[in-house]
Amino acid sequence: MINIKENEALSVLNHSCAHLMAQAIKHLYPHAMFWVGPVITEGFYYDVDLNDLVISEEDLSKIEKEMKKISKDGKRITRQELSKSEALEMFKDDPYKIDLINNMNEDDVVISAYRQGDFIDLCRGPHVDSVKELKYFKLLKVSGAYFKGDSSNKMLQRVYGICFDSEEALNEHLYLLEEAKKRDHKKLGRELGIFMMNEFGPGFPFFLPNGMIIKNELENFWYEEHTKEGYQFIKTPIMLNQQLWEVSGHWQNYRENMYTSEIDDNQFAIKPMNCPGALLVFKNSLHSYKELPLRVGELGIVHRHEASGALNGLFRVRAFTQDDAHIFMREDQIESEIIRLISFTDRIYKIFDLTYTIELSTRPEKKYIGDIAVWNKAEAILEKACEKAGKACKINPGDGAFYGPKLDFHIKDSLGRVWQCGTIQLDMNLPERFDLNYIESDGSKKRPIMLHRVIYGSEERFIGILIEHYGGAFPLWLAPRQIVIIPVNPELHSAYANEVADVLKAQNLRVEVDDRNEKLGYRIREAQINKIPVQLVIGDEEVANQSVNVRRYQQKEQINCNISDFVINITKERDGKIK
RNA sequence: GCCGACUUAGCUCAACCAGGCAGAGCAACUGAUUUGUAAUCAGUAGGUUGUAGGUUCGAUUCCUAUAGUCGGCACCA
Repeated sequence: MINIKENEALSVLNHSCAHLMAQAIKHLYPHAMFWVGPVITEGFYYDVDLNDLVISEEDLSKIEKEMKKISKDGKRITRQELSKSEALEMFKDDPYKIDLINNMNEDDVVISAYRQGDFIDLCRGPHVDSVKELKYFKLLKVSGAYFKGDSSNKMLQRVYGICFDSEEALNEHLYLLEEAKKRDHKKLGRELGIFMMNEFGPGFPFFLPNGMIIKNELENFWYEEHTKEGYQFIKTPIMLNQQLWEVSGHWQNYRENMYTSEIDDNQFAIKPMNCPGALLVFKNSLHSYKELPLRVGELGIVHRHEASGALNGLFRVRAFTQDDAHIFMREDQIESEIIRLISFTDRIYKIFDLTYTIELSTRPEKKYIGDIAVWNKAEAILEKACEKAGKACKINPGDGAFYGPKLDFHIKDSLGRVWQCGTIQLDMNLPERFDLNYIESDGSKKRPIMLHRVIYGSEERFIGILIEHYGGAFPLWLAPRQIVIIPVNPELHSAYANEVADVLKAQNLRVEVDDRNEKLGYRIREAQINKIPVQLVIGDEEVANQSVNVRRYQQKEQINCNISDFVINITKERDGKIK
């Protein structure tokens, strides 16, 4: 899908279209006042204050109509330069514009505004020459948006739209939006029996048998790969005493989002993170400098009371499994460990054919703990590690956690949305709070460096992303239903079909025989709808030759294959995790 | 949490605007058909219209509340 923001010509077009929309809204709602109307990846929006009046989706066509009318009228868009006092005078009745003008950079002695017919708005520009050029647009949705993005402020109405330079491009975009809807993991999750939601547990997904196969495959793969990387594994309790959360600081910071329960007069909390458990495990025994780095993994289920409006299928849930690990190490091991982690993460994402970008989030301006010198050093190490691992990394200033800087891995899903999955976080807080020590070579006690990291992030969300990424057509190793055998005539060919099934089941392949009394075409269609990657058709010819006729999902041609060759190829595909 | 929309059979949707017997396709089930690469035919069953109130002779339809879902906003240790 096209990124409007990255295309200069389309950016200008969309920005001008935002003004055109504002003009149309002003015509229809004369009391409307406007905040800002920027270009975004998928078009533009404008924040409007209509004072209790509501624009609903149904009104969008009305606004579009007015926009077309203005566009046809073909007024020129002209730039006008104003001094601050002129600007304040011109917009004296509009508190939003006054706010904008007063907050403008001191250097901006000249304030520019753009006029088109009866509409004028403050704007840096540039714009297209005439509203005539704005022809191929579509208003997409309306929503509320807080003034200045602050939830304590008034809520304005945000109207979204998109504009192109040709009708074909617009139609193409709208078509892609429709196509993307078909991949929605909520839709496919239901159709393919992967997961369900129920109103008795909002935000708490139920995994269905097919979903459990995917989840288990992901976990098995995770354990295998982490074992190769020298990880050990633990499982810590779901629920722990409140005092522990006070030590970790979660009670003070996230109490509102934690689920609690009283047990024998003591307050307990369900874990929102796995780290305190891992720290208790570390403290359970003495550690020598020789054991470090100690890599401790845990597929841990955490619960967080997310705001009701934030819930979204598997993408945002209230209970999820983190593929967590905590690494305890000496200071001299940080860089090599992080380089190792970056390439490890890269290796995992490559298996899924997922593209990603890395961001380095640095020390927050105010809310941080520890020494600035230590922060600077830690940030430099992370950046250098990225460089040495050969990965570009974008700096995200001030976006680090209060306890340390982090590297975030951002994965792009099929709708172009970006999800932070992997993260590598240095923690300068918890080792101190929990008084962690290891014994140095000279016998002295030393504080280890601690690192949190995840690769999938949340298994639930990762599965959601994979469903959309593959459009439900999983590679063989992940496919809940791998092979269906279809005897042409169930009465004549079922015996041989079952024989073949037994051979494949012996290889731990997930096989089923569809011997229902339905036409072959019907059963093929069912297999296709269920996105079963391998369909084996068996009839007289196959029985005679002791072969199978292999039909693949999304591949019309079939090939004939003897059974032993088929077994070799198919297990190779599965075990190689070939796409 | 905030703004808006939505909620009818397992699924996708109709009837709602303007109150008057809740309907279709797919799926399910039964029977016939014995099948060569995306839908064989016929029949049967399936509903307290999310929930709780209200208005009305009468509510799927109008009103109120509430829950859930979706699209955004805010949040995301």
